[in-house]
Parts: sequence; structure tokens; C-alpha cells
Amino acid sequence: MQKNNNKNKIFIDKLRSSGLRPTNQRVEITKFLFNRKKTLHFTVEELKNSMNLKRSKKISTATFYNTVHALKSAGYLKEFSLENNTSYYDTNISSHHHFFDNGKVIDIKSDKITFQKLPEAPKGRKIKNVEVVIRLENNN
Amino acid sequence: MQKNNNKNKIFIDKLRSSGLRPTNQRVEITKFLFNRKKTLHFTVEELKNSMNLKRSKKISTATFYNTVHALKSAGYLKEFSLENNTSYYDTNISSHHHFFDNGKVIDIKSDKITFQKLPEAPKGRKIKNVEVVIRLENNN
DNA sequence: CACATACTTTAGAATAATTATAAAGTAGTT
DNA sequence: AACTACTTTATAATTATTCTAAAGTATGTG
Ligand SMILES: [Mn+2]
Ligand SMILES: [Mn+2]
Ligand SMILES: [Zn+2]
Ligand SMILES: [Zn+2]
Repeated sequence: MQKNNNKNKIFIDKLRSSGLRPTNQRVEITKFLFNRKKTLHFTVEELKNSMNLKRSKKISTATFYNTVHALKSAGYLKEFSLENNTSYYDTNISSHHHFFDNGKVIDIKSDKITFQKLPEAPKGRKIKNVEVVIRLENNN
Repeated sequence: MQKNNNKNKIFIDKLRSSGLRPTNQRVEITKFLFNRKKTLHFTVEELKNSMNLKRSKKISTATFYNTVHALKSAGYLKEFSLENNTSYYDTNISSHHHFFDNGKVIDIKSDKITFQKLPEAPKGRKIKNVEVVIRLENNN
């Protein structure tokens, strides 16, 4: 049924390994998210709006949420938060850092920041990861 | 009218300098937040529930939100986010770092972390602050 | 102290992000 | 082609938050 030729194999594989059948809607969402050079930082509403704007037949809200959640659970997306009450997702799943610049989010590669001193984990715990947010403001 | 003797002066002052009249509800909220040794990290819902649980006459939701927002605008509270979609507030307004331990938030004093290498701000911007989150997990 | 007035409290409605429901449609299998 | 489990979707429900407007109160003035 799917006209999903081998050029979509990489996206189909992401979906299958997330436990999802590669339906047209899901392949398009996955392609939109991962078929790009630069990291994408997005909310589900933003994703829905930017994809549906160009479409005559809209993909439903629930499908966007379901697909994003499954990709996140499978480890293909990372969730983070700004200081408003919406979830953001990051297509860069490696441990890395961010500039927060008036609502804009910019990646900082992990090796651009190194530590001289770091505290130890409390007893019974260990460090999972260390992530830095550098908040920016206008110059003068 | 207020039975607010001088033992509440410090809280009344915080409210006044936040542009708020020191009503009984506001003084109690402010006292609850700042009359303690250790930093408090909280959501408005948590604050409301823990204060109202012990009260016969409940303080309304809107009053909690208004008071917290005013204290935040005046710089007496800092806002931050976890990976769910609610705003958290921090009574520690200094620039500092955190452990995130399964939903629990623990302060790390600023001087416990120092950097060896940090990126520069993009052109036209400058660094407002640098904050680190150390995510923890169970030991083995 | 007595009033006036601007500010406050509150219940309840409204909004925004997200999750749940269940009926109609489709993918993968045989 | 037919079966069945999984999906899509419209719509309802939920949660956190903000708004509204009516009733109540803090504070300055006489
Ligand atoms: Mn929410
Ligand atoms: Mn919200
Ligand atoms: Zn990123
Ligand atoms: Zn803190």
C-alpha cells in the first residue's frame, strides 16, 4: 500500500524500531524531522502547524503527539523545557549544551565546554549526564 | 487591620517592594516561602496544596498565582523548568546549579562547578548566566 | 475614627497544551 | 481476498494557567 520506496528506508526503519507501523502520516513526520542538516528544536504544536500549513489533508493532532512520543521513547528525540509550559524536543540526541537566546535555542557541541571542578553525585546515585544552558542577552 | 506585627516586617517589605499590599493571604504565602533555612523548589499547585491542606479557610488559586508572579517579577523568586509542562520556582535567586534526581531538585552552589572551556556568545549577544543541570540516576 | 477609593480576593469561566476515547480506516499476514 | 491488529481522526476530557467581574479590604485623608 505504501508508496514508500527505498528512499524512505531510513525513516521507515526509525519508525519500525520505535514500534510503529510506517504509515504515510508517520513517514512524513519522521522525514520532516530528520531529513535535514541542522538540529531541530520544536514543540508538537509548532511541528503540527508547520507541516499542516502546506497540506490539503491535515494530519491530526493525536498523530503528531503519538509519533513524537514514540520517537522519543525509542531514543530518537530528546525532550527539554524552556521557561514556559510546553515540552520541546530536540533532534540532536547526543549529550550536548545550549544557548537560550530570547526563546531561540542553539546547540553547543559537547566538547565546547569542559569542567575544571564538578561535584560528586550524592550517595547511592550516579551522574547520568551534565548539561549546560548559557542564557544570552542583547549586547548593550 | 493587619495583625502583622514587626515579626512579619521582612515579609511585608518583600511584598511592598513587589508592588503588593501586605494582605493576610500574601503575608502567609511569603512567610511560607521564605521563612525557612533551605531553598524551596516548588510549583504553584504544590504550594497551594501544601498551604491549603492545613487551613480551614482556603486561599484561592488566583491569589497563589498572583503572589508568586509578583515575587518573581520583583526578583525574589526564580523560575525554572523540568521536563514536564509546569513552571517551577526557586527561592534561591542567586545564579546556581542543580542536581535533578528523579523529579527531586537539589541546589549546587555556584562555586562547586568551574569551567575549563566555555564558548563565546554569538555576535551581538552577551552571556547573562551559565547554569548546569546534573541529572542523576540510581547507582547500579 | 469615618469615608472614599484603589487595590484585592475569590469563584468560576476561559485558554492552551496535552491526553483519552471510540468509531472508521488501513497495514501486514495468510 | 479476508482477517485482525494497529492507526487515524474528530471530539471530549484533563491539567496548568490566566481572565473576569462581583464582593471585600488596605490605606490615605479629613
Ligand atoms: Mn500541560
Ligand atoms: Mn499551560
Ligand atoms: Zn539541542
Ligand atoms: Zn535552586
